[in-house]
Amino acid sequence: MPDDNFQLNQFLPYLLNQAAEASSLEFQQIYKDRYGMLRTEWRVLFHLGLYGRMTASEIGARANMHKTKISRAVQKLTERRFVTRARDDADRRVEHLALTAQGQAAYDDLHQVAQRYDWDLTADLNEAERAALKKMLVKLSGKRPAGFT
Amino acid sequence: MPDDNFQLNQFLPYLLNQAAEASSLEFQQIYKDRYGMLRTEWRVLFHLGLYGRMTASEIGARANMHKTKISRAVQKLTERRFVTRARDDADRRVEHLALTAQGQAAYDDLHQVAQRYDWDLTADLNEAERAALKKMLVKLSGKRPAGFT
DNA sequence: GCTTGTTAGTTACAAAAACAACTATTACAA
DNA sequence: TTGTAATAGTTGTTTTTGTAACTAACAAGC
Repeated sequence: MPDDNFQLNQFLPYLLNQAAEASSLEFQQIYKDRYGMLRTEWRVLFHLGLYGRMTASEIGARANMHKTKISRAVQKLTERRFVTRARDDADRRVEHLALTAQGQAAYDDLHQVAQRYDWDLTADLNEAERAALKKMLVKLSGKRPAGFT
Repeated sequence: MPDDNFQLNQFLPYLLNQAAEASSLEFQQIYKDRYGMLRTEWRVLFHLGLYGRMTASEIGARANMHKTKISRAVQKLTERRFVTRARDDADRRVEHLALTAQGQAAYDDLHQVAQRYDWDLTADLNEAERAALKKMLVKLSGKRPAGFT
């Protein structure tokens, strides 16, 4: 049953927000300072870097990002020559997005930073704990509590 | 050492954000629908409900919220008669904030919902896991990874 | 062929957040 | 005192986000 002396830092959505904000801060600073990117732009960059050529919709589906966010992020990224767009021959509504050499370089750099950063964040956890934490978070990411629609 | 095949859903800040967003969605809908509140307003309400009379700065310190956010949240909450402000006699810069009866009622209601909601979110964890998760999140909330300043 | 509906992506406008500059009050030191 | 710095909170302006309406291209039924 629910805990009777409820506190704000026992409320998962609140806790997750706090942890997310705190843990993003320094990383955010890095991609902002080095490449002038916003969170949306960083995310698009990483999706292209990790999964290769994709369309905006595919990124949206994977990242749970609204298409307008992606549209604007892609616009900025193409303006700054990190990303190229190519119309699909068969279906001309579709655009295939891919990293330029410059985009790839930025991705490689930030990828390294992220990896190291992630490691440092969880430095005091052992392998099992780290894995357990991430697994729970993945589960929570896809979940809606029952009975609250 | 850092994991070599890095994926986006192994990057903690990203994961935390996804989990936070997903897990907040339905709850957000509730306080928005029932009381027309924003996240900032909900947070102020909960701080007052949980810890009693406080000043804006105290809330800011606890919640890691910028003072302008709080100022505007308090303004809305007083307009809607959820909160009252009272100048401090000794130091007239300071305002003491407190819930009205109506504010208390809203808090009581949402508090119940939150408790239940939180429980449902973690329904498939046992007590130990639930506690471990929250403990890790609290730790992450206060933490900045070393070497990234 | 022509409707009607759907999908990919963009654009325009409104809501919210971030950031900087401001007022009012207190503290404190010369 | 009085001048300088600090603190509590507000206001104004710029960015970013959210939402809805839009264009263009395709699909399917008739």
